[in-house]
Amino acid sequence: MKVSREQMAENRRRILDVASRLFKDKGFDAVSVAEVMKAAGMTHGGFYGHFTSKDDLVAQTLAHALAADSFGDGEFSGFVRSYLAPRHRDNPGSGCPTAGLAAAIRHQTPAAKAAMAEGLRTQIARIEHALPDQGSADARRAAIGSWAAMVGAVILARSIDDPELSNEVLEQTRAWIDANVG
Amino acid sequence: MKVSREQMAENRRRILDVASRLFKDKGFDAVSVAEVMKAAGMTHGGFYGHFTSKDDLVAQTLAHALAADSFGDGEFSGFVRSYLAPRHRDNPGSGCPTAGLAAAIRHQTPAAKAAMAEGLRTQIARIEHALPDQGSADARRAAIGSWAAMVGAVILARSIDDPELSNEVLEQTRAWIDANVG
DNA sequence: ACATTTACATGATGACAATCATATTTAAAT
DNA sequence: ATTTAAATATGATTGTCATCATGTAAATGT
Repeated sequence: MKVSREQMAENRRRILDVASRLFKDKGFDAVSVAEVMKAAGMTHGGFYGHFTSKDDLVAQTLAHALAADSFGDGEFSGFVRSYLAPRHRDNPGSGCPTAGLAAAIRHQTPAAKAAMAEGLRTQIARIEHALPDQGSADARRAAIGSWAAMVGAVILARSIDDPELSNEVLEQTRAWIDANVG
Repeated sequence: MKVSREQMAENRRRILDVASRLFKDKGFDAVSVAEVMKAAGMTHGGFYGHFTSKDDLVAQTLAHALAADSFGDGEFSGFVRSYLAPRHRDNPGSGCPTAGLAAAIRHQTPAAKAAMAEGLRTQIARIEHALPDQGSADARRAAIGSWAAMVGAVILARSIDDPELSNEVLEQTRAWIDANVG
């Protein structure tokens, strides 16, 4: 059955939202096209009317998710605190797409890598802008270094079974960034 | 055909070595049991004499690879320089298993996560020991923070298609660590 | 209203992978 | 030497997935 133009646009948006959550939760490979479509309230058949392939969905989902990624209106140190928190570590599906997906992008198409590059540029600029000495060479260095540490810390914290060590990785990284930024 | 005891032990070692390289290069999901066995010079049938499942191979490969992971005899800053180098970024198969596999461990078995926890503990201790103020609370903080930054930087640098930005991520993270350690 | 387009559903198709069953060959044990 | 046990090979088996072919019904344009 055909659907109205708006309905189709909304369906497409829902597919991207749902795919973002599922990909972040389970990884690109562990999520089937049929699973995405079912979660979006449709069957798998209509998928290829919206996207040319699963690779296409991956690339568009990345662009979609990374565009929305941001840190509200708080200060930088508030952003760091919430980013390096157990709540974020324990909820990848609703969390940062960079922490959840960056490592897997290496095995994806050029379009996916291009979307990631654009998202990374934006994020570095955002952080740089939020730092006290914005515009200086030190600020760019601190933006890149602290963002790498944040992403790395969440990935490491999620990769282990030892809750104590996992918490320490988050907390020490937060303290290390706090001590060295600004 | 049966093989000698030593031959079998060597076969097992070769499977783990080859699996480590393939997993780091292509990811756990993209490497089949048959591919690992073929690369080790055998057919897929004998696999289950060495390991109970592919999950078992993943966990044992991680333990194997992380145990060997270390930074030679150089200084910490030399280790950082070679870790955050284009050569390392561009050769995941022969590179650090943490940078190559950490993010994927989230989707693996508890045994894999336990192997990663052990590897992470060891690596943090190694770095802490190599720092000038080893033993202090600051040294542990710096060890964890800089290791998170190194791992995150390599993952980010590998996830994008823009060589200039990728190089900058490596270089600025190196400078940021250099400026804040010791 | 009618014709046409099109978004989605249903149901193949073909490829590939993990695991297992059985056969073969040879190292060890006696 | 002969027997036994084990390591690997060969060849199913079973399930899953991406993609495609075709059907259907509703929306849009005339």
